[in-house]
Amino acid sequence: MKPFALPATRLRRAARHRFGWPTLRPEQLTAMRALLRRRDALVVLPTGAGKSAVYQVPATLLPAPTVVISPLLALQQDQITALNDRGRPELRAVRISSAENAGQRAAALDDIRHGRARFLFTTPEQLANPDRLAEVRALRPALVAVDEAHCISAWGHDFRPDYLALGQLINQLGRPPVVALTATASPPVRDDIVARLGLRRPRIVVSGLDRSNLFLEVANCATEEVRWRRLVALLEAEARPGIVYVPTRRAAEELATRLTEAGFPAEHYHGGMPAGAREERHQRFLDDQVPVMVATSAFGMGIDKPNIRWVAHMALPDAPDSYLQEIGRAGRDGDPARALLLWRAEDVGLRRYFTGGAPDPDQLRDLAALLRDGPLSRKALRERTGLGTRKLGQLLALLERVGAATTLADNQLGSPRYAPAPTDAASAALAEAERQLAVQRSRTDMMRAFAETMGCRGQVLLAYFGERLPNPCQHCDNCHAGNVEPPGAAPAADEPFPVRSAVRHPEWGPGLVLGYEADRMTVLFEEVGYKTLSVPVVSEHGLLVPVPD
DNA sequence: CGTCGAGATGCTATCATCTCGACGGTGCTATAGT
Repeated sequence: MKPFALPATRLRRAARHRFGWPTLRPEQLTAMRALLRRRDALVVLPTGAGKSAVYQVPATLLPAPTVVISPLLALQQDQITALNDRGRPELRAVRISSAENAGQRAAALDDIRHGRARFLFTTPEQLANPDRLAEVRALRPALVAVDEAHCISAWGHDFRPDYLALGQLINQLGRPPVVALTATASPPVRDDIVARLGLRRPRIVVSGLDRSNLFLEVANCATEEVRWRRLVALLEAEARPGIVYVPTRRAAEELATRLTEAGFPAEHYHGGMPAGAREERHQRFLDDQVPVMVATSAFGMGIDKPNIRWVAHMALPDAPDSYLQEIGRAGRDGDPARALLLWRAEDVGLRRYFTGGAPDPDQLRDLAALLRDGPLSRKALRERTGLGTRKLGQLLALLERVGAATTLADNQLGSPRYAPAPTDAASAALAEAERQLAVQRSRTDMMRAFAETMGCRGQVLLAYFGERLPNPCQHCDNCHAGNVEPPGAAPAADEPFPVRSAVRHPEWGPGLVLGYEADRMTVLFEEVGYKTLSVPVVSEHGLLVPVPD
């Protein structure tokens, strides 16, 4: 290696010689250069756009190993295999997880220590174990990559609580540069990732989200029968393979059977299947052996398949975040693909259920009081309170947020020195929970607004992600039906506040302008979540005032 | 919040309607027992 070569040149050379990638895209290069300069980065690129390369190429130019934190063991396995199949020792990857026994874990660490491997894959849960953390820290990693970083926001609060502590854990690793990678992240999710990981002035790289080969369609179905008939019509018109997303495991099994009996061979996939069967079915789908996969949201991460021709939704998704991620799996090859949403107003009920309700203030107060009495493990807290793992995690996350709980050495939980009194902590935590619920419900409201809009769906969807599409997308049902004024026909809409500027509403408080679509504007309010407002009404009544930075 | 199925009800039907309760997504991990 020539010592004085420019970073970009060194990166391109490494990509070419070590990975066989002839070129790097500008977004990849921007993020990679930041990492080489020991700067943090947040990278939002669609799957298939070379997200992994962003940490893999710089890793080969750094003097110490790279730790990759990734949420799913199956996903890790795919990436490890891909690296090891290159047959180059400097690209070798090993793993520490529940799938390895003590001997294998020791061998993995040994391989890294002696330069026989460069990448160490692991999970947040592993790092939460103090012994594991110490072992990884001793490797003195030069880079930490957090893959599928939106999980911090989506799963941290209750489902996988160790995600919430990931920032702390990385600090204890010696805090090398950190790169967070994800395929979709709305502005508040980006902020959450940056805050939770404690990224320092991160280089933020976001690629365009508009996918012109993806045709967006929505049908409001009066009955289940109509929904079924619309799906059959899609299957009769389109090629394979395709994915049908359903809201429940039972629906996945029943619909796959019904489709097969109707002459459309289909298989199901959900999180309740045995691990072996899941893996096998996933692989068969990638190998073009499954023409139609009927699945819950469990089927998703790690599907990097170019030729998916359509994605259908048999219920309203919980949020545009999940929706964009799920439809984004279609048409990666750039050929035309369809995204068809078949929804009913009744679907919202299930979403409400999954979102859950406000926690019990008494439980919050008792837990806060218990934490003041001394450090306890999660297990001890469960025994003392009688709360389930899930509920306890949720309450702890809330108390932590309001400064009434903290993680101490050895993964013990206690309260910070100046913690509020238990009653005050409970009411503050309750207010925080209600704010989170309002935001989550408003995400579902935005999903519904997307389904109900008569305007350009591409613009509505992208406005949610804070991205401006100056002209109608021309690849949605409303644009094609002529509902939307073609570009240039309508005068530019009045936009009284710049996109991404801060505003204040007399009732809803501070918010962030996300975008405009025809005469509507989308604003994300900290306390009440997403709202769509009429621009003429806002202007006429002075509803919003700008907030200086 | 809505759906689905079981069982009760009404009243004398081998059925229609009601009420009630259960159920509903995403995955790591450690550990007990084969």
